[in-house]
Amino acid sequence: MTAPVRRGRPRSENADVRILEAAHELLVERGYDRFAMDEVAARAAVAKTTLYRRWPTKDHLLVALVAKIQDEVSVADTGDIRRDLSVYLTAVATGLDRMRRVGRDLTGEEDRSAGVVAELVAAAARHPDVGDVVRNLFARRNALPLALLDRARERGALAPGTSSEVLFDQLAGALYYRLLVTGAPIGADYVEELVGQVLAGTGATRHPERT
Amino acid sequence: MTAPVRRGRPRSENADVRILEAAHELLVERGYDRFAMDEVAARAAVAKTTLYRRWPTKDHLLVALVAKIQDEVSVADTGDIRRDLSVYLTAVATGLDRMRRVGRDLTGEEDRSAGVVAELVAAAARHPDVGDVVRNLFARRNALPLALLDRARERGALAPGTSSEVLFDQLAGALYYRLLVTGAPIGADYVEELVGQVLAGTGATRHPERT
Amino acid sequence: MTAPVRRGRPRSENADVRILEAAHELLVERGYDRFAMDEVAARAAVAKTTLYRRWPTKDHLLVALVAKIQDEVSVADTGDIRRDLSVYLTAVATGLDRMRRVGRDLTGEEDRSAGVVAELVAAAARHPDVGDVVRNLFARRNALPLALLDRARERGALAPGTSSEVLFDQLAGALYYRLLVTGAPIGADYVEELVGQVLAGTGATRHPERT
Amino acid sequence: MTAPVRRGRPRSENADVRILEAAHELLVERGYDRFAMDEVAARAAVAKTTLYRRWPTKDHLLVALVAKIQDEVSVADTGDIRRDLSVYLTAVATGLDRMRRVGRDLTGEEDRSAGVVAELVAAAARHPDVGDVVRNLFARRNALPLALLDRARERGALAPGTSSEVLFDQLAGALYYRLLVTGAPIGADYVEELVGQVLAGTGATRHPERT
DNA sequence: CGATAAGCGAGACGGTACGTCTAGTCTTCCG
DNA sequence: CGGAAGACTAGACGTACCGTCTCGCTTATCG
Repeated sequence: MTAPVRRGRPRSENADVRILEAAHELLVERGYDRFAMDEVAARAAVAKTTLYRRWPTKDHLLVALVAKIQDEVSVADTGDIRRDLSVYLTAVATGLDRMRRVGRDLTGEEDRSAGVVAELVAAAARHPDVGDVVRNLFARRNALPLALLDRARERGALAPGTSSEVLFDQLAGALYYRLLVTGAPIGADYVEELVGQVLAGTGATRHPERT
Repeated sequence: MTAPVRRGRPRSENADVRILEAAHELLVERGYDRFAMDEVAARAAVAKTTLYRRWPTKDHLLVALVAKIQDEVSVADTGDIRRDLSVYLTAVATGLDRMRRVGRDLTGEEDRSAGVVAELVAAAARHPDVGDVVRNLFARRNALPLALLDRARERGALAPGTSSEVLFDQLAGALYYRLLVTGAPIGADYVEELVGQVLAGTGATRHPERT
Repeated sequence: MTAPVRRGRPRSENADVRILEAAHELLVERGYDRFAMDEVAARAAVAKTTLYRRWPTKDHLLVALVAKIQDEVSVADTGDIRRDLSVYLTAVATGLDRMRRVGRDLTGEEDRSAGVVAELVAAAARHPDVGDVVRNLFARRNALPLALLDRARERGALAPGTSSEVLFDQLAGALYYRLLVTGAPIGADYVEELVGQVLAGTGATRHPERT
Repeated sequence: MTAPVRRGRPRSENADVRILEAAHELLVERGYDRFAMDEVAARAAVAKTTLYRRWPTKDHLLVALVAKIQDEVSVADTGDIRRDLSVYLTAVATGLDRMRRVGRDLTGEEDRSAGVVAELVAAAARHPDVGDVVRNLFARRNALPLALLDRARERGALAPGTSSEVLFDQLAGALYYRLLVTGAPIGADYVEELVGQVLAGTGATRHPERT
């Protein structure tokens, strides 16, 4: 296995940085649809060629950008599965809400639309490879909470037959469903109620077990 | 309360029909993104103004179209809440999958993307008023299954503290989450498992109560 | 030959007036090209049908309008052909300049373009019948100055072989040429010089003959 | 004085040629008003953007086109000013008549309208910058005959006080006036009479001076 | 050290849809 | 039948963006 010999002028890392910064700025300012590649190039002081050498499509660039800027949601395992899930989901909900606001000036709650998240979902639907990226992204992102659920089941905090995947779908799905489809609000109390109801039948005690 | 006096030439219902038919046809043939207003007009033998008088935007037209063509999913109330939900959700999943395939030639399972559904969600995110339409649509659509859950709780098949809304979010959310985000398959067995796990903690007996 | 029997509701003369007023207003405000029939109808509180029942075309309406609003240029016959022509042509030039300014906000002399006159000429070129109207209009309008020239020739103030038509073409033509084509200014001094030079070879004395 | 550094992809000269050819063809076929930018693009196998990058408006394109295709009218200086002018003006009249016929199928003399020329004049009236182009065009075009007149005056064939500009206005003006306004015919005899009458008072002898 | 390869900035290009505008016609109901 | 209202057909317009291409130039590594 030989080292991949690089010839010619190497790609400017500086360009990458400037592009992503410009793109980020522009996405925040304008939102997904009024985001224009021409303007990213102009702002980053970069040729469009340079953009397209890196990302074959506006959708690709934006997915990459979002993948980069979305914060790692940390998962704490305190042994209290109910609390851990609440904390985790609240963090996710907060992140989604921040995404939702990107590119629009929302003062009140008047606009309940899903914003960038919805556009990314559509982008994933348009290009199979973007879809792959998104799915990978979520697979990685969800690995931690899934492991958390697995450990809870192992120590008996969840009923043995419970599927972590399905359980997680119930939780995350509810959030995304509200965000993308019904537009219903996702407050702290909703998360609480959701977690409570989901855990109700899984053998989780109302008060945390001690390890 | 005076009758709303209509003046001028009334809108041609014929045009509405022809437009929606043409749009439907075109959506199925091409999918959301390669769907062109010009061609709808041409196929419907209608001027573009007539289109835009009715729907201010391609997105508006398409949402209206989908709202119209999506079939009523019927809800049966047999008294067996588990089975009723399974049947209902399976029907929903089938409908979603049909939507997903619209406008693309999917032979195998190679493409796991969400298709039209994702685009509609994005359209709803782009225009506040389209968002309203979509949310109304789902509110109406979900009224029946929510009532089903309410009745189940009343007759003791669900724990008294259970929220129908939250429960429904868990169920529908899981489906949409898989469709739009993770791309995981949504088969009959998945629905079965999902319903089982959701109902597990709600006091639903494994075998149906008789009324 | 029976009288033409009129049946049904007679045409509203009121409408004619209101339409022409609205059209005039709009023409002055906007100029020929941004003049829209819809808006005339709206301002005149008249149906478009009513407009088109009277004038088959925007061009027809506007030509009729201009024919109506353009002031009669009076022709005085003092016996001093040179002065009479100067006075007449100055009046024409003033009228043309007012037309030129219609529909634009000209503060300085920056814009030398021909405005409405040019558009009317184009309108006449587009529809044969509009052309006829325009030509008739000018035939009537030019009858008086032509008669003036005829009388001058008869009394010996112009050389016998001089053609009034050609002479008039030289005079009026110069004005329109400057207005429509070269954009050169048409001041009082220009008119003076023009008349002087045109009359130079026709036997007109520099000082007026007495009758 | 540094060389003007050219950056980016140069404009395709080929495109220019193809566009102008297509436009010419289309203008001849259809005339000014049924001339469509979309079709020019299609025929030239060029994107509409390419059109609009060069000419911001249909009017701009057409004026440029006409400026290009209108043939240089040559000016001979034989020493016989009367004949030289007749020849020149006859050529101009012929050119105008050809323009007048562009885009319409004129068999007889039924249609006396000015056609393309009128439309160009109107275009010049609509956009100040188009007006500039047209005026420049005529300034250049008229330089030669004006010089001819100047030389004639210098050698005494015209009275010393005669203004070449005014004289030329009389001649050219008469032609354009007939073409654009009165629609009167412009035959060889008319030109002859016009030139004769214009030169009558300027000291031009009926038979040419020898140099 | 020169050849070769690739990256880069600039900006034109093909393609394509969008939504707008205006003209002139048609349809309805009311006087 | 005239009129008001307003929908309708027709079709061009100019704009916006995407993603590609073509220049001339720069920056690397290879031979």
